[in-house]
Amino acid sequence: MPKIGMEPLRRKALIDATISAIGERGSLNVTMSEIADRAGVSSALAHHYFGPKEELLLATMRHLLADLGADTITALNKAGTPRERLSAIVGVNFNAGQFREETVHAWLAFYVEAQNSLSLRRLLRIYARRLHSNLMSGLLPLVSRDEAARMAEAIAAMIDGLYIRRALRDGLPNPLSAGALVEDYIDAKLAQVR
Amino acid sequence: MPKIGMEPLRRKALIDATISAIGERGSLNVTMSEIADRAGVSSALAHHYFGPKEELLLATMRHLLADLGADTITALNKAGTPRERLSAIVGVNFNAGQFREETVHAWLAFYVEAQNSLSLRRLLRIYARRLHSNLMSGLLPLVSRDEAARMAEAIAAMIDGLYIRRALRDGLPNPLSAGALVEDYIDAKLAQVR
DNA sequence: TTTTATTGATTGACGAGTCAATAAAAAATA
DNA sequence: TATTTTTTATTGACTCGTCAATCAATAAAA
Repeated sequence: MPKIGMEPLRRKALIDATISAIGERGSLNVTMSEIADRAGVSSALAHHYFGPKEELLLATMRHLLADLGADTITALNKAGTPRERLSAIVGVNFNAGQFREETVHAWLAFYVEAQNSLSLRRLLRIYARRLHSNLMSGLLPLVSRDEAARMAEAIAAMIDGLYIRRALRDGLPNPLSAGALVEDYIDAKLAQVR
Repeated sequence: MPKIGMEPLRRKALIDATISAIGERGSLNVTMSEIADRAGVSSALAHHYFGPKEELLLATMRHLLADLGADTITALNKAGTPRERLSAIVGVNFNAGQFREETVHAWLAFYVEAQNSLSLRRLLRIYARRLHSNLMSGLLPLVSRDEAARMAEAIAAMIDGLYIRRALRDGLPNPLSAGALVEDYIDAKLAQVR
């Protein structure tokens, strides 16, 4: 009963299934069969559309990255002042969509896998650079170039760290709001530098 | 040519080999044979001393944790003031021994694996709690309880984030000194709160 | 002779990737 | 319009490799 034009649907379903499978297992240790099952197709079909497993993982990572990018653009467009730009960036990273447990797990898993995969590392580099330059666009009007670079690095690290901690949530006493912590850092620094 | 009393030596060698193998691969995707090879023994011997693979990984994690704990105690003993305690804690996490690339890779890999392993998760929780309480011991004399909790959480997140970024070092423009970023945060907050 | 150290060989499971076969839609041809 | 052909969708069955874990066998020390 093959219906025509299934390819885009299947690709999307497989990528979604990949995210949810990784989110549940908590690591990239998911089999093609498991992913295919979740998408309601055979593993052979997954290979048919994506070839080797790494291609599917890459496509999934690209999807995550594109989502984050789109959210960021939307948020930045609503921001007027530089300070608002900073809040917009922080907000995007901790909004309900991005900070979902399965998404967070997927990011973390990809970070580790990037150690073995050049293409994955490249993708993450793009993300890191984009975040950095977005942060700089908000910071440069407010502080010196040196200070901006330092703050951008610190904010990025804090975001990554909060993602990790979210993934391991049960180790943390009181789950203070993650975004507020970053905002608090920004305020403290801006007050200090004047 | 069996010499007696090899057990402790072999255990140590296998744990060291595990750290270096994970550090090189960048993930827990290392085989028992690979680890055993590095330790100069057969994989059968590794199983003989540690049983299933997870036991070896747990022992390795415990070793890392014990190292960090010992370093922390030493550093804290040299610290007089609360502010010095904070610097001591930060310093330990970024000193040459702990911030070695292979160690950082191992930590990151274990974080991900913790998603699948209850015992591993338990170990990481111990680490998180210890870090938190150490930070609080430095912060409480300086700021309110609420503020201390917030700062402890932020500092811990920053440390975790800087570890991630160190593991993916090639994505980052200028590798500012990681410890200095955390110190800078602490200074800014203490200045703000007065 | 019992205990400790050690390994080569083997087993068994699991999982990625391939392939030939099936079937329906679409296009081409008669 | 009726048919043949090509393209797209789909899977079950199979291959091949890898790897954790076991075990029986060997040998030296106690």
